Amino acid sequence: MAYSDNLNKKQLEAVMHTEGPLLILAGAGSGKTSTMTHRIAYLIKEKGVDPYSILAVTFTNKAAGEMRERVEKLLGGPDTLWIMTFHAACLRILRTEAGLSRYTRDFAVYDPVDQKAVIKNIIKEYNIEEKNFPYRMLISVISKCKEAQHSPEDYRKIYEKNFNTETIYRVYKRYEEVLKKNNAMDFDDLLLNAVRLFRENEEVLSKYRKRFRYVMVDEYQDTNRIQYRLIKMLAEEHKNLCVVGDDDQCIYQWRGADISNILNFEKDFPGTKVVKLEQNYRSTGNILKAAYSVIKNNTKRKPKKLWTEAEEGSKIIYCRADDEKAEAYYVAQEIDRLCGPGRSFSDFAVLYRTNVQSRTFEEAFSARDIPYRVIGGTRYYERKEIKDMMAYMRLVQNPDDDISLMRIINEPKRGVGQKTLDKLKALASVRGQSLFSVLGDEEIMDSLQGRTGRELKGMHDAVKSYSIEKDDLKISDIYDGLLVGSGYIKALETQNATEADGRIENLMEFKSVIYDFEKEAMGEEAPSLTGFLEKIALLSDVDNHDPSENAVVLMTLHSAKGLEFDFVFMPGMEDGLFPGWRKLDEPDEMEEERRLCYVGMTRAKERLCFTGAAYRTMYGRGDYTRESSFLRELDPKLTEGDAIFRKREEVRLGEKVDLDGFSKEEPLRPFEERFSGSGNANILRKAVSEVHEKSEKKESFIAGDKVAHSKFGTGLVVSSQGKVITVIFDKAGTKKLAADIAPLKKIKE
DNA sequence: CGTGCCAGAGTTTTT
DNA sequence: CTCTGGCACG
Repeated sequence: MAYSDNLNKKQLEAVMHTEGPLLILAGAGSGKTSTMTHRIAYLIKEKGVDPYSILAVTFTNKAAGEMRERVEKLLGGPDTLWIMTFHAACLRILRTEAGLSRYTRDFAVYDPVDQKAVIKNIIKEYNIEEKNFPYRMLISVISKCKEAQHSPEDYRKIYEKNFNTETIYRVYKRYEEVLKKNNAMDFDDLLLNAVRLFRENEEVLSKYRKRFRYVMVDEYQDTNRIQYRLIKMLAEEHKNLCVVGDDDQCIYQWRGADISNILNFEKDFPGTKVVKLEQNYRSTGNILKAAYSVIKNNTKRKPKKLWTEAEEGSKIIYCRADDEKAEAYYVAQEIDRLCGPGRSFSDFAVLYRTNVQSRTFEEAFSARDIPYRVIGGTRYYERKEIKDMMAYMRLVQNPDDDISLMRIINEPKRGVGQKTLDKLKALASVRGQSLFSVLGDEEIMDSLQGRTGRELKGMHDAVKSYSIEKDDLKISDIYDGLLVGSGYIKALETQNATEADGRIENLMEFKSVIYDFEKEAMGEEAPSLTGFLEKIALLSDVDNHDPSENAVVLMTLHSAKGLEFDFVFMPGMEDGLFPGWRKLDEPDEMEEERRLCYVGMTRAKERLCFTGAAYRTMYGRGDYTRESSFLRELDPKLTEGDAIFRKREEVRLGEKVDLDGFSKEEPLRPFEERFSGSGNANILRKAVSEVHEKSEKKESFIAGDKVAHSKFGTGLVVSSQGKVITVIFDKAGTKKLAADIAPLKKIKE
């Protein structure tokens, strides 16, 4: 049979075991994805299982995308089976079954930034001392509660002896109210409400149980309690549950991942078949042995050991540099040296413990003209301008979303401060209506200061029109219209600062994200605003990583899970940094750090290089450091001797650039020039003027005009009453449109 | 209401 | 060091 060609015996065993619970303990680089995709293909092609009854859940969009791609390759075409993240799957179920919940079908998804806004508002509302109750703590408590399925009342009951319980209870309770009122769910709610839905509706649960007769879970070691519940509910009846994971790679315990899910799987599901995949196809022998010499120090792990047919390969390199600058410089130099013919910069990765470490590497790489890409840190979709425009779009989607409105009510500046906001809030609360509806009240707006009232009215009208027309407009047209109608782009253009230029650039880049979405979604149903917003909400930065880009990848060890690189550098190998100082005397936490180290090491295919700084400046303070405990656990036979303790002078040997020359400031040049270097200027300027153009054509239409609509094609105007015109389209039928915002052009003959 | 200055804090973060 | 939030001033 064809499947055996590419699979080893163990993998095949896993593929062919289709009925009953199956636990695949898949070590790093053991062909886990291959096994899963072949298993799906086997179910469909050999066992005649309907793709409709298979559910495969992953943690990242990237993993889901990869799996889908490979399954489609095996099946020879796209299919409709569910391969998606936990959150996306829950979202889809919740939207489908929206009738049964307290949310309407187009509920919004709040990301951590929105969560923060909600919490901050509550803190203000209740006059809570933020010193005693930092918003981070509140968010994390609420999240933990949701994972444990504890309602605010449950929480109060469980922790009633703690002196701060009452306050947290009130915040949690209010938080839930606010979200519900704004028809929004946070990430945890997606899972929680799906479980709730199943628990409260026997028929719905039974429907999905019958449907998903085969359930597969990737990265099972990182599932939390609620995810476990969900999976268990779905698989309880038919028990065709296949989970894949590696307890050695559980690195999200701090975020609620429950390692006992994988450790107790066999107990949870009696009759489980266990398959261990221990042959590694990624790394050299030395890298594997080194990784093992570290991970074996963990006490709470299932015994297993990776092996490979590959050769020993080069030894693990270790370089302890004088300071962090020298460290980064050493790495840059090594990359330059190793990146010869037939190599791409994308074969190299720098995997650090904390995001702050990226800076020194960025400087060193710039100085040497090494192209690089930083993944993570402040994420693209969390940038202020993107979030602002997202808030506008969410408002179009749901004008009663107070949180989104509060975000942009004074963005761009409209002269709305705390006072005005309080006033509007009070009015909204008296009327029992949303903030947005207050903005629609002529009288109230007129009572405000001239500019403020006028501008708020303008913003309100723009959002309102788009909200009414949203189903008949392309997302990109809504976006362009909002950029202009809100005054956002204008405000940035008049600012004329470097920072504003960068923002404009990001906003234009975001447009291409919208275009991509429209193109992608074309094939399926019409690309809806709801669909777009939810896709962005569930997207992360790692998804943005393009492996074909010729650039060194810089990211945290956490983000690197699931990826692989020919050459891996792990800097900052010092006690206090990695492992972090809080972990050093907590055995459990040390084990998680050790797993993180293991994950990093096993990303490397050919060469692995640790570095550290003998003296590190962090947060403006310098200190001498001690080598990481993990380095001491490394089998010394596997490390290369002569590279240890390289001094700054040695690093400098034969180099033209001096170490202090890293941060040569680029002189500021005017906007156009700065972008012409990379060829962006014209594209950017064109994009911005396009945005304006679209909204400037305030043509008037009369009956008899031939028109072209960007979504409905050509048509004939049959009536025109004020703003509203009626058009009969050749293909799309009769539509009523708002003349001032509909993407209409008159066709002259 | 907006800006500018100072104090304080600063792992990791699949969704 | 570098970002954020609170507060005082114009």
